[in-house]
Amino acid sequence: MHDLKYIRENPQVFDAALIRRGAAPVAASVLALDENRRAVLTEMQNAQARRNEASKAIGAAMGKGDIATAEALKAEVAALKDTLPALEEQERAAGEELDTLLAGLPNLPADDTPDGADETENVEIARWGTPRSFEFEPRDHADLGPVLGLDFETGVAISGARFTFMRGQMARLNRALGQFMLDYQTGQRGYTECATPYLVRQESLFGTGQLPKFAEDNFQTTDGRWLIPTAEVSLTNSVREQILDESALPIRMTALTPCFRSEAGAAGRDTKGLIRQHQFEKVELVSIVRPEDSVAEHERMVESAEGILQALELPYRKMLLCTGDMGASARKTYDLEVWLPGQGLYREISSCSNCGDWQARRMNTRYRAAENKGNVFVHTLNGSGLAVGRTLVAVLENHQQADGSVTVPAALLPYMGGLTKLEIAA
RNA sequence: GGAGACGUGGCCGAGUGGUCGAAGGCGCUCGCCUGGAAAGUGAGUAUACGUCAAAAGCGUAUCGAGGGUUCGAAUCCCUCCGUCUCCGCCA
Repeated sequence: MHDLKYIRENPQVFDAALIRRGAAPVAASVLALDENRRAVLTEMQNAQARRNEASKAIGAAMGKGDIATAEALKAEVAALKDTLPALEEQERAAGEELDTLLAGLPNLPADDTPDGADETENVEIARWGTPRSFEFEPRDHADLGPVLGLDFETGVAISGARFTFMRGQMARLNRALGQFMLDYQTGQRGYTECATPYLVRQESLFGTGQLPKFAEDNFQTTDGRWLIPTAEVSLTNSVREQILDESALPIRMTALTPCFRSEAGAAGRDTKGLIRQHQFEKVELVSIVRPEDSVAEHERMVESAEGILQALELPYRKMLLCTGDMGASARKTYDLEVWLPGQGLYREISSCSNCGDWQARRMNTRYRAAENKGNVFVHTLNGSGLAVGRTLVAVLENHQQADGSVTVPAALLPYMGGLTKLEIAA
């Protein structure tokens, strides 16, 4: 959500920023709706003021026992009944029209977010690690996984496409990854472990920006709740409608949760393997910070995600997303792309975004600032640290051996119950 | 799922149709008092929006949320959300 005052004062800057994102300019229509609403509002408030004034006078007259005056005033106020409800309805409609327009607008890109139309214009910032040179032809995880416990067929049989069933050592590796990530983020990076609901109200999905525009990407339950597409929703909304104490900031939270996505717009894409599922696990990182701290917090968050990839000895590159490839809630986003030797490409495994105050305004989350004494909207950030399913893919492909087994990276050994490699059952 | 009670400011808590944005207390802020502190004492202490160049001021809204009754609603009615108690069920 955007600050109306800002749009009023900087309409051309606002539109320019939207255009950078590939969105249509709207300042003119916003201002027209706003002006109309304020005109109606003033008129309505004047009518209300007259009514309140007269009603008070009625009370005073009644108190003095002056029935005649009271009755005369009553008749006068009764006349307002013809106009006031209509004005109130006009005001409500005008406000709704404006809110609907504002609620659908994406965040404005940060100044240092590069312009671009799509993912081909993202900017590579750094690379870490050297892709391993194989003395054999490295295989895709979808090829080497099935004999190690990655059971795509059973997933399809019980749930349909984009669901996978894991068994034995593979399920164990999946669990180990989640546990390791959670331990790292809480133990090394200062995030507080949280266990959150997976079903949330519509308001929560609105708060983080999935609604109203992206309803079709999510699953809704029969009682009207929604399955979280990421723990970003439950973690970020944990501070919704609150005025926080400045001393409580920064708040750093993490959670390992399943994530549910309808993948409505992705028909036919990534149908093979574990890359794009309706349900997957992810360790999410969320920070709630003062506005002046969000840029530094963003860098810190990416480092927290990178720590996992480094510990698992997975080569990756750090990308700065261009305006056209960024999610609606973000001002600036870094993606980490892990090297997948079986597919011969870098693939997104983490996305870390600074949302500025865009989500905070939608959730009405502020903090009491000691200095300027007012209530100020917080900044929110979220990032994956990391997506467990895709990390599993990366471990399988990067640590595969010629005989089809997979070596467990050292960092995961404490979580594997003595297992040092995934082997094909004899 | 059945029955009942309840939801007031940062917190506690009064208020059952009229000058109530709301008594009182706690907390907090700034003074006074003190060598310093405590105690005592005085004043202040919600948010959003509109109006204004801005501030002050003025206005409007907000007593869980939304609707309704009324000239007027924290107070009466309806719906929803939430909390608590008892029973039932359940991991």
